[in-house]
Amino acid sequence: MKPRNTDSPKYRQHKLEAIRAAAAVFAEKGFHGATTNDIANRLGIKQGSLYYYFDSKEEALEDVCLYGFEQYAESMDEIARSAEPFEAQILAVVTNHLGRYREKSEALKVHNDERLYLPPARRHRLKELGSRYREQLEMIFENGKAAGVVRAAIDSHFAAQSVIGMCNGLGELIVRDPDADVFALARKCTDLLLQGTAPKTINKG
Amino acid sequence: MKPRNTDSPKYRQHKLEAIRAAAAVFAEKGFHGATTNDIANRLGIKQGSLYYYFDSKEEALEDVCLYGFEQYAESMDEIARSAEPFEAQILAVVTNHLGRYREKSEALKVHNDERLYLPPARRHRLKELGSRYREQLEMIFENGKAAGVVRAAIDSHFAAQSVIGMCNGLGELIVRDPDADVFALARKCTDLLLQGTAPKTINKG
DNA sequence: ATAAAAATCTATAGACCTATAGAATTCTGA
DNA sequence: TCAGAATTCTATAGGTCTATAGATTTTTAT
Repeated sequence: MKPRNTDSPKYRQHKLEAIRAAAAVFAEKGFHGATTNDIANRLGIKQGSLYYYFDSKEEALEDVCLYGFEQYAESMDEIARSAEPFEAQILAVVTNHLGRYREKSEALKVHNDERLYLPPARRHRLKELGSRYREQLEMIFENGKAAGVVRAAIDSHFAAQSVIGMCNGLGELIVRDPDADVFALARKCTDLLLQGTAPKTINKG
Repeated sequence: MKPRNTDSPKYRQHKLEAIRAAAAVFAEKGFHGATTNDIANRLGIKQGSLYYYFDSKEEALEDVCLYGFEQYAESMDEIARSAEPFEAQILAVVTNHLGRYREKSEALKVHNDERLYLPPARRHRLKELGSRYREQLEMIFENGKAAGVVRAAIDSHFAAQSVIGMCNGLGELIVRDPDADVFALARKCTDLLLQGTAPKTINKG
């Protein structure tokens, strides 16, 4: 019935377009609010034809979430592996996080907001990716502590979660305002994280 | 057909229970994933009877969001009005924000994740509350700058959005782990915000 | 140019869901 | 205890949605 050659370049290309269409629709209407017809329309095909690319609506959501998060997680790999100093790594993480909100906000938004509607079996790989992301961020903080550029009192797990939340909060700001300067935001964000709001106590010697 | 005396204490009490049931169901399944039948079941009444309390499913969502956010916004009013020093105000804001995630996580989660599915007309009041919340937080930062306990380089608008995002990120952590110590988290969060991750530069005189 | 493969279409079964109408039941105060 | 008000129930109209089956068109390779 559906003798799809999922390895052919053409199929992969069309599937990618299908995933992007689904991302746009899910992002706008939410998983349950969107219909397979909405997705098909955006692709320019009929509702039934969509099932040539996805076995179910749920699978479409899974594909969108993975698409949204995978490249993202890979960037973190690179950053964590790099020999850059702590400050540069944090700036890179924040810039990467915020930048993605601009580039492919849809798939990432779907990942952030809708992935919980996937049944556990389908969420498995996503969880792995998410955990790895946070662990690598934690490791950056740990290395910073070892290098003496991060206070010993900082809880790395907590700090990593804070950074992720902060970036997601600023992501909303970016989505809301198309003119927002992502790099300026990333710099401010890094500054706030590293230096805090309080003025430096200067011991005039 | 529905001669509801919406002012009677009994009606108000039952309506509150209905809102809480709706909050629990929306939080678990999302607005579109939840059915009026789910909500009615949780209340122990039949699906059709639910319409004694809500004119529509959409109105139920609106009520849940308002319920989730209203008290919350009021606490911010109090904090912003108080004459506490900057540090105490931030700690109060964070504690309040995180604390609500524990107490009534459901309605607040629904507000955070589902309010965008409301049509603009129904979202109006929520937007007002949200703006006021952020503005008051901004004002706290502005006052901090005036008092010299916040660096002049800090952008208050940005900082307020960061705090909100950070708290929401930590909120997930609280929801995930029922044993998390909210007050400890709030303290760590405030410390990170005020002092940053970097060690104090100490000029040994 | 032609046959096989790939991609899309049409049509529909089979669920499921919201909202309403009117009947039935339970509560309340005199 | 009884009448009216309040609350819940039953039943269903009317709509929408997913997923499938098989026909049809388009593409590809020889």
